[in-house]
Amino acid sequence: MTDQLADAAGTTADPADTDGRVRRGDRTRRLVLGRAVDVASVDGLEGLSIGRLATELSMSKSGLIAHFGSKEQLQLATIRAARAIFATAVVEPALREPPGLGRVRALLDAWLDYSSDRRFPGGCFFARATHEFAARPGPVHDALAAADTEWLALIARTIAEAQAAGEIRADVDADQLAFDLAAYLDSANLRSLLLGSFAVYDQARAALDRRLTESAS
Amino acid sequence: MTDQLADAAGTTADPADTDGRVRRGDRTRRLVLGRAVDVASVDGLEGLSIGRLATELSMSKSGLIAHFGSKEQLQLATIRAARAIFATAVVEPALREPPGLGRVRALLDAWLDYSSDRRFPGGCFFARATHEFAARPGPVHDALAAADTEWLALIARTIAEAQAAGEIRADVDADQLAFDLAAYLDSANLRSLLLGSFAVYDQARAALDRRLTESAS
DNA sequence: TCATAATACGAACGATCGTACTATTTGTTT
DNA sequence: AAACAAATAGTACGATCGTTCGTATTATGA
Repeated sequence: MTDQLADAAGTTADPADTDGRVRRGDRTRRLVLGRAVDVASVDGLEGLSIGRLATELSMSKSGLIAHFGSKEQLQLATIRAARAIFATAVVEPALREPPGLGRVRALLDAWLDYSSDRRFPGGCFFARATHEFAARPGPVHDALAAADTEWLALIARTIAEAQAAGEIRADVDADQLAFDLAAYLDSANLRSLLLGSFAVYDQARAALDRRLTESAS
Repeated sequence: MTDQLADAAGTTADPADTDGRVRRGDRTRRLVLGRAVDVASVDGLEGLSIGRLATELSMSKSGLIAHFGSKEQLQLATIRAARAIFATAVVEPALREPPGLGRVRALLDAWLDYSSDRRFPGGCFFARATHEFAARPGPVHDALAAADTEWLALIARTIAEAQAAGEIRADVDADQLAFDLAAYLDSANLRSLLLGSFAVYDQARAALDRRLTESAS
């Protein structure tokens, strides 16, 4: 929680490890992954080349890739790092709200901020990477598909909480509602980048608001 | 109209040209672009490499790229080719319906078929390419942004026709409704590819139907 | 101080990238 | 048949790709 990229690097969560050598390695891993997520959000996980990353960070290719083993492992670590950032930027703030409609709204608002504030320079990291690997098999695809499934499940679960709290009608299909809401978010993210405008976020907010209002008890 | 890829290749629409040399060139251009859109729908417009394309088509790199001049020009031609395919698969069938709510539904249904039938092996070509270049400047970005803007404008115009026909309420914001509907389509396309399932198209249909029903007069 | 272990570097590898330049083949025209 | 034009092929270039190997640097232990 203190550092989003700690366990994304694959360390065994050993904060009290006083070995300065592995601490140096962890520091480098976090440095690399911090740049990697930004690069990948713009140029994709394939555009994330080792040589480019090494040049930008003023280090050697071999020294960089030694931390990950292969490019595919670097891509998987980058996804884990992006998940950690997403969790702190979107999920955790929402979970600080009490369960109910307020938490649903907090989750969606946090996502819109995460996208429009360009927490990643290329907009939502997952929108970029997921489309890149949607039609390609392999471990990277699977990791992204799992992340997407978890994200939609989180929305649906938050909706179900609001139903349990009596703030969303019981006859609403939580999965369907989650699908609709996520669709608005993704569409706004894409078209804001595409047009260089932020007005589309207002359209997303209007869509979210209407859909939630008509679902409220 | 007879051949979707004819003018996408950049020819000046000279069908009666009896010169067998340029006819051969046009045939090759269409062959190349037909493969290019399929490859790009899976691996993106950057993954579209000249060498790979040449190998798959059993021709030389130099002979292939001579038709386009540069990779960026090939990418732009590929976008034009994809637009032509999209027009015949989605737009033209819908425009054969009389203006009104029926045409709106026909347009959306045609899009869902275009996506779920995998008219491109990687799902919607534009979903893939647009996310790839959303955060990158240049002519390719601009061409994709223009295509997206035209697509949303077409939906909005079709909605406005239905309003003029008295089948959609006059107080409905056509641009907002178009945004919502397009969001459902894109979301279904992505998540169907990601999960390898087609059930998500039913969610999209449910979302489209609800949104249109509540907007109907 | 000296062996040990982890991290980082430098150089080179074969492969592929996009592009340019020069033939060669194929079809047209006179 | 000869001159011409368009399409295609062949070859090579410099750059970058991911990866591997040997070595140097840095920090930790005995």
